[in-house]
Amino acid sequence: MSQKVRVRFAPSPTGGLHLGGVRTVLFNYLFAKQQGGDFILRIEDTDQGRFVEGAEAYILNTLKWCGLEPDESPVHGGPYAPYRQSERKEIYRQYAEQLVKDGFAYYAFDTTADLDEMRIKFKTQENPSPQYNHAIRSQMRNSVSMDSAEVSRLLAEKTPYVIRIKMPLEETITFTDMIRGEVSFQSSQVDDKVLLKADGMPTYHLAVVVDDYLMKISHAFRGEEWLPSAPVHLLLWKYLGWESSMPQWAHLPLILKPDGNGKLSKRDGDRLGFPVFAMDWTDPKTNETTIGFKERGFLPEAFVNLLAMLGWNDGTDNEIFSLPELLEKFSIERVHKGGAKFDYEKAKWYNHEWIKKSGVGSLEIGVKEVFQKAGIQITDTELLTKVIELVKDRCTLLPDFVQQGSFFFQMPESFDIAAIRSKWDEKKNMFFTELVRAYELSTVWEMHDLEREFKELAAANQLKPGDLMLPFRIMLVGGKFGPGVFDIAALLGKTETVKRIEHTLGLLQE
RNA sequence: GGCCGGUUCGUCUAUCGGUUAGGACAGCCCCCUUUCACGGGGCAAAGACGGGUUCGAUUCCCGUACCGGCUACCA
Repeated sequence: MSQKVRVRFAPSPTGGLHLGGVRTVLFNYLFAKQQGGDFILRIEDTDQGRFVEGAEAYILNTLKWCGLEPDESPVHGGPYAPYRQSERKEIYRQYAEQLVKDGFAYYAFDTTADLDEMRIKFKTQENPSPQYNHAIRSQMRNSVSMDSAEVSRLLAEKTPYVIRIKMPLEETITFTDMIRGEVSFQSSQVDDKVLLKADGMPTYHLAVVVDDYLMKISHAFRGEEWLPSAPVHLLLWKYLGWESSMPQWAHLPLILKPDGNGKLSKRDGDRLGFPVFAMDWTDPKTNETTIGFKERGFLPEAFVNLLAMLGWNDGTDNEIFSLPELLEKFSIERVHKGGAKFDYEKAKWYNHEWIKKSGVGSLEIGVKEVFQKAGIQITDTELLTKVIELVKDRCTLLPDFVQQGSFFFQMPESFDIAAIRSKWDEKKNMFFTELVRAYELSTVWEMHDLEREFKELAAANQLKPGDLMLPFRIMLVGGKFGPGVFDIAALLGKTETVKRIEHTLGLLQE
């Protein structure tokens, strides 16, 4: 029986697509593609019954940026459409009803107030959060505790109800997780989870099982936080009579807060000053925008790389992997069991490595964008190419290119005159005046010649080149940064170099 | 509280019972560079604890501790 590998990711857009989500997609994708299978994107596009505007496009855009395009999705379509949960609503009810009919689930008419009351009533020191389970269901208003006439009457009166799974009393539920090995649960410890809500929408528990079955999913990867509800899903596969086609499970380790403990959340990013979303995410409810890795100036290659290393490695010292390399090297067996704390410094290191590694061509678009955002229009593409080549090794994030290279495209907005004024004297003034004259006479405008002329002239004036470098740098770029001074002068060209020396000489006269 | 999962330098991790426990990030020092970086070299830094099994345990088993997840008509 060789069934085609089909893995799926079914994000909820409630909180944007964060690191953990994209990593799940990445591992799904790698596994599927390695097996020659398909990666399916299904979208839980509802937030407690409400459609989340823009969420779908956002998720698709993110995956596109990362290079992880699905084979089937709400926009790509596919043989098992629709791929949007809100459009599949009608499908779920029949299965929930079937479960009731077969005695594996029941109607529950309890109101929110009833549930609150129950939780207060049964709350004890030893049991701070009582569950709606085998012990309690007989005391609640449901089709197990009430006689059938009463149930029929309530149903006929259109009393709101939910459908809950009826967990068996004493049963050991065991399954093999691809990452963790054998995991087992006692059914008595699991509560009667709601499968179908009063508004007719399924909960994740029902939807994921029904959809995975209908879409012929062969492998299901999700975060470790789902492990406790695995027994519910396992039982559902069994009760629905689909046990033989149940997917293989893999529960991925969590991505944790860098400081303290706990799952990484959006709040941590805000608090510690780093992104947790792949791309800018605007919360539709609060209209607040949270910055993404893309907008912070990360390369998608670096982002994918760092995500892959958060929970996996190939057993060697290699830490830099491109998507094609990951496709070749990735193995689910080497995915870690334990959660990993996210380290933003290390994340930036990956980006730096990728900027250094990337060719000028692949950097060009991103760099241009970053300049544009800073209000600098690039018209001279040839110059841009040279600038990127010259400064890329010193850029960690894309916006660093602005700091490192904006002065090639426009006159610096300010000159740090204060840094040189205290040591400025007539001799230096003379030197630079002569330098202008010498440079104007230059026939070749090349880095080494410029440096040689500069040093010869310094010697002639009995000045140490070291004392002249900083002033020269500030004249050209405005401050104490940028590549080698003569590299800058060479690239700037004769006219501009001379112009800037004369301009600052003027400023120093004031 | 219960259930489930996890535990190697500060952080991410390597190790398929025998290693001076390796690498990377961060930190510190030196070199290179007459800026800042890049680069090169170096230092410091780890097997939670207690029992087994074994000639030998970081590695296998049990217990404890600690951390995390779940415990919603959220996913």
